Amino acid sequence: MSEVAEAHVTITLPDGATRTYGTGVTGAEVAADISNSLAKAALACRIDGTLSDLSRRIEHDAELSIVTAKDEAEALELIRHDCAHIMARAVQELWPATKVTIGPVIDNGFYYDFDRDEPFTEDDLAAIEKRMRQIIEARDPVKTEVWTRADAIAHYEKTGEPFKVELVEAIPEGQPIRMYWHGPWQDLCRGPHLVHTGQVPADAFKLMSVAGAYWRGDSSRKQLQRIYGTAFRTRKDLEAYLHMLEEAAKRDHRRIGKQMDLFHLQEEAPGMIFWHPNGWAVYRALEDYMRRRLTAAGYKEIKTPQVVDRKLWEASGHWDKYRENMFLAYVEEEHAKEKRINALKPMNCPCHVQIYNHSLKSYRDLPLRLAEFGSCHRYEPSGSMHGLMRVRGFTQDDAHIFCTEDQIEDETARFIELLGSIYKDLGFDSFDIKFSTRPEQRVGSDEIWDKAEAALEAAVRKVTNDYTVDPGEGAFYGPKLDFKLTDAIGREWQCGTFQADFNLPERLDAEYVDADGERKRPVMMHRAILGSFERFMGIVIENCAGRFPLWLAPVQAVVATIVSDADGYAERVAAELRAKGLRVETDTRNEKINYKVREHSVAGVPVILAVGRQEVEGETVAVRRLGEQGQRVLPLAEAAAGIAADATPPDLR
RNA sequence: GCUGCUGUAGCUCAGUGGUAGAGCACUCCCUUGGUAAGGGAGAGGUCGUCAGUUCAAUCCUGACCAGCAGCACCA
Repeated sequence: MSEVAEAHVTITLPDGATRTYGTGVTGAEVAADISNSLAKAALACRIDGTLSDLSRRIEHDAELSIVTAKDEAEALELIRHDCAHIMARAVQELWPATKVTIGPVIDNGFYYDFDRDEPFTEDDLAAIEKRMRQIIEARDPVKTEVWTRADAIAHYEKTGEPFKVELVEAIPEGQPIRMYWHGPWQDLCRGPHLVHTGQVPADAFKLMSVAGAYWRGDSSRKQLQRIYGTAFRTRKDLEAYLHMLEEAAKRDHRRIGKQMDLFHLQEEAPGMIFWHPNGWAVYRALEDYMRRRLTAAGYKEIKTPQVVDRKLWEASGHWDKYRENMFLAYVEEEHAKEKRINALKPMNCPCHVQIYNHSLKSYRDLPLRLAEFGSCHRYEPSGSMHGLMRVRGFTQDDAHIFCTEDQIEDETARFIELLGSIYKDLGFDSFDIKFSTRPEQRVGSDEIWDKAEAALEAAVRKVTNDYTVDPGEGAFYGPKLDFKLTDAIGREWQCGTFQADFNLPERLDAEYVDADGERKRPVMMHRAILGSFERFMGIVIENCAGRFPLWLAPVQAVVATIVSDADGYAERVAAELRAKGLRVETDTRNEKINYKVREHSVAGVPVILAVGRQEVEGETVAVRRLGEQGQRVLPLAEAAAGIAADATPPDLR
């Protein structure tokens, strides 16, 4: 039996057909057996579901499918992976002293990290691309060999590739050590790879940028030079991708922030936002909206100090862990016996517990939902700042829900519902949920963790079964849910969070008197929906590309005069609209209406009201909506009512 | 924080070892024009900061600051 089975393997193809071959048959041979055209188109194969080289020998009965360029995901992965190797080969051929490390496929492309004394320049990238094209045109075969650990280490010691030696040493016992050959160039890699270099489309790859990256992602280790590139199946796909990048750059909130005069940053306050009237108008519209939603959802708004003595941060545990990232505030107190050290609050929770603790709480007070638009400061590393997205001074839509363990599930469900409704109002229709469970290092009994995790998960399940679980990724103080929304161009942003905390109530001694008269610890739920207002503003700006919905637009309408005789009337029109709560400007400049319409349209003003002699005489306005052709002449009162109705925030409609 | 790059008018950018230029914006004048740029004139800069080299530095060198890209970090 076993002797016969060793001689033959049964290959099951995707359509269910089976074929029998000699043991050790390769995917390439099977493809060739099926048809010449398939053999030519074949890039790789799947053996029992695992993506493999076509040259991999099949030793057992297996399901086999041949991967071609039609299999988009697999083809992209293979092309990019080989492209990374071809790039590394090109680099080593151009600069033989360069040491190679790793070169994986990532979202939208690939990279390869090199160790080279000289920095790579933009010109170098062009030279590397040229060399890569030559390698592709050579159609060099890709071969694979399995080496012993000792041979691999000896080889890399001989060729002076210390990073590769380290990689080989890190490969677990029992795993094959594969060497790939792209023509004469050889690299350690787990594969799989294409059949020959010519399968990478010579006109559909591009090297994008150079950047520093630490060896093995460890900032205490050597910094390498990383070259990023991307590759696609066709030139057209590459061009579409490059076009998408341009579109993303156009909606960069830093650029739009300047164009629309929303905010600025300057040297004297790195990471802190100077909000201009336009930007602040949007911010306030958003804040007002959030305030109404939170109030309606049973939250009580509070405000806590920004400068707080270090004693509180010591008690909360932040001083030990995050002191380096806190802004400290000293005061020149000549007569003080003891110098006080204060910190600008990096988060709101300890202050919220102070308010909770200020009076004795009963179980009847729970759940108590305390909300604050909490202005926080964190000394973020200098290289991490990014426009509005990562700042040192920010405002959270923060709240803490003090509740009993039994209330966790209900509070979670309420929160998810609120969050979904708010995201929808703000123009984000879908979001993903991630559930993070207990880590190794944690506080709280397993019993409480069981209960909290079950409550969070049950609440999520009420809303959707579509969530991912991240085992062990919870905070040390409790399990959490993270919420990621998707923007107009498909990018994901993690904004919302909902975290159970068993630790802080303990540390800061929060209690309530239960029905049985016993004093007990409440659970504290940290939660945010927008995260930080600053960052969320950035996301909103990029999501709408500066064309805000009417209710959020910084300037909702401009009254533009056609002749200067209408200046007085324009002021009356503006006053009428302002009386309805609208943000309105007048444009009485000595310019033609064409000029004014163009300028305000480009600036993204949603409504332009043109007034000339006819409008003055008829008490009308010519209403032009952004994105629409032409205009409608309406009586002033009717136009004002219509615009005001359309500008109503979504929760008040 | 690390590596690389960048810093010139309000904005976008050009430029030079002998103290600077364009377009847009701004101001004024002409024009009162009916829905995406009318014409003319003018004003505006300590060339990121501080040192150094040089007869002379916005330009070369160094340090620092800030920004950009990526990495690392993100309670």
